[in-house]
Amino acid sequence: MHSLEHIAGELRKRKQKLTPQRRLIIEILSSDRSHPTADDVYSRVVAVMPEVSRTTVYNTLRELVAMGEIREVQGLSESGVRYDTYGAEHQHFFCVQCGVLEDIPCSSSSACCGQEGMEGFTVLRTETTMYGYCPQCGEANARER
Amino acid sequence: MHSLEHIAGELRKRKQKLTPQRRLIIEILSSDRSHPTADDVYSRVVAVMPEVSRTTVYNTLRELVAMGEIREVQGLSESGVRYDTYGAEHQHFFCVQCGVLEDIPCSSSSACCGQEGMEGFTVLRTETTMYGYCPQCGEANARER
DNA sequence: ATAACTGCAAATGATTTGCACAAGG
DNA sequence: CCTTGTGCAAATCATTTGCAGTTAT
Repeated sequence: MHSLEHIAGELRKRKQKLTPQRRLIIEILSSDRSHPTADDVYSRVVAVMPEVSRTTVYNTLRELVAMGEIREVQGLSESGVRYDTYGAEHQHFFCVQCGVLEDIPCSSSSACCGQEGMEGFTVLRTETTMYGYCPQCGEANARER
Repeated sequence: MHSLEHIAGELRKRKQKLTPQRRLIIEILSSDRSHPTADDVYSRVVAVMPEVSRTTVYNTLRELVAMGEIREVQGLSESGVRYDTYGAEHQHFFCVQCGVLEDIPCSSSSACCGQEGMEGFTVLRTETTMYGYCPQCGEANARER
């Protein structure tokens, strides 16, 4: 996602306000690459501004998605949607053991972006998620045996 | 997914029963490549056996997922998880206009399965979904302009 | 000033669960 | 028989919504 200043400008263009709540949520998100759930964000927000409501967190997340600043990642957590704050095009690696979700830059993997054989279809974007064991869990499993 | 006979055998192994409800749900699913939601399946079931409950449909879908006969596809429908009945390894194409979800055999596209640059990770499987316009919607859009 | 925002409480909606009765093997 | 399955109603839980009071611009 972009810097707070950039997002502040975007909000202004849209006649939306930069409230203290929104500023805090944006600040928290921009230093969070862990793909938090709405409730994870809420917890971090409340630790600083205890009176903020879940509604405001949900509202702000929804707006940031609409602005294209963050993306939803579905189907990886029992406890709701996770949010992706990484700007560049990338894929995901999800560890089925510890639940960590890693951003994999396209250049790091060949699983990206090809679309031969798709005649007739207009492909706007491709999302790829790889499932398996992250290095830490893989090593831990090897040690156990 | 496998044939009714095969699944019946698997159920037997697991000491599970082949009830009329399950038989009907399996029959409906095996001829459905539309990636229906639980409620879509329920509607089709009720049209034949009006007394079947949603609970039974949900239970059976969950069991079939556990058996590896069908797969959940998340994040494509506002109205819940969709179910994938296609056995072979494949990718998905989702039409952002009409909501159709097409199975794309791996051999039809190069967006599949590569995993160079993933040293340290153990990749068990890769899921790729392409988003865009299906041929029908693409043509309809072209005609409008 | 005033349109946008916040926070509360209630609503929503997909899915799950508890439980008494039914039925497949 | 007796274990597993069914169907109902109630519970769950993430997310949304209605609304009255608040605030950024």
